[in-house]
Amino acid sequence: MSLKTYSVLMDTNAVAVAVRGDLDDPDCPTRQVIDRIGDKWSVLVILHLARGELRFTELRESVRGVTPKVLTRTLRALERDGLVSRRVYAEVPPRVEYALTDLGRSLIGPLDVLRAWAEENITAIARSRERYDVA
Amino acid sequence: MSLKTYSVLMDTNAVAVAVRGDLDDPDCPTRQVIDRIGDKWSVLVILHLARGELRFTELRESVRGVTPKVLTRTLRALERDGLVSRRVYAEVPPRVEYALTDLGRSLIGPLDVLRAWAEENITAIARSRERYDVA
DNA sequence: CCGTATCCCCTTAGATACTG
DNA sequence: CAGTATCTAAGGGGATACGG
Repeated sequence: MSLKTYSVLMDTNAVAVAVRGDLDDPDCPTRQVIDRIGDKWSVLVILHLARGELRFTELRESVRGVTPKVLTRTLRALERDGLVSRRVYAEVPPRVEYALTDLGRSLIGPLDVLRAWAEENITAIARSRERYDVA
Repeated sequence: MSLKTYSVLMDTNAVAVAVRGDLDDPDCPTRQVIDRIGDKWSVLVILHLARGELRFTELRESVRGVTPKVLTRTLRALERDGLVSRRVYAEVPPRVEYALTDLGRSLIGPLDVLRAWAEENITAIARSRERYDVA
């Protein structure tokens, strides 16, 4: 098991300086990535595949609520970006295994940072929403 | 200047175990957060405000391409979630200052982790897309 | 200056049915 | 089993104009 550490400068100006400049470019990497994984199912699929290979139907059942059409589109997009691999076995009935690539696995860490932040702060957000909505 | 470190277990199983369980809940924190900052402008606004307070028109000009209606909606949503504060000064002409709250500032780190991943891997993604599209 | 009000488009996604 | 086809609905986002 490997432990990876993300070190982030929290100084506001430092972050700002690091971040500025290309942000207004529509092709800036951050915007592209947010655009891609910001949809409804991509992150969910990635985190489910973090457990290991899954077949189409297994994914459809474990990622609850997704329809086959949308799941297919999500998987194709992830495959196109090189985050997910798709292996078809010439059998009857057909078998298709989906798995994270190395690139896909490298996203788990950053997503987990976001997940940790979300879990730590979701109650604060919820309380803020209540306060806002009554007013 | 403070330095904050994010330590993430990269072992696939460990991450998976940590992540599973509530993911299928539509109200799971991670899904809620992705839903909120996954739109087109929120992350951009947050990172611009990381530099410091900005007025409405300043934001509109620095976040290029956003229309006033959409910017307003984005800011209202961020304010509702407690990530951004809105201060109105009773002056003529009116002055409204937007700034990150403590909660909002605490998001900069995680977003910066994502930004770093994006910049490190965007070329790999682009190459993957080309390979996929010719085939 | 700081927004609202309209109108329109387009994408995303859900429901349902069907096929190699 | 692993998808595709078709239809529809919802809303996010853009353009433009106007108001306190």
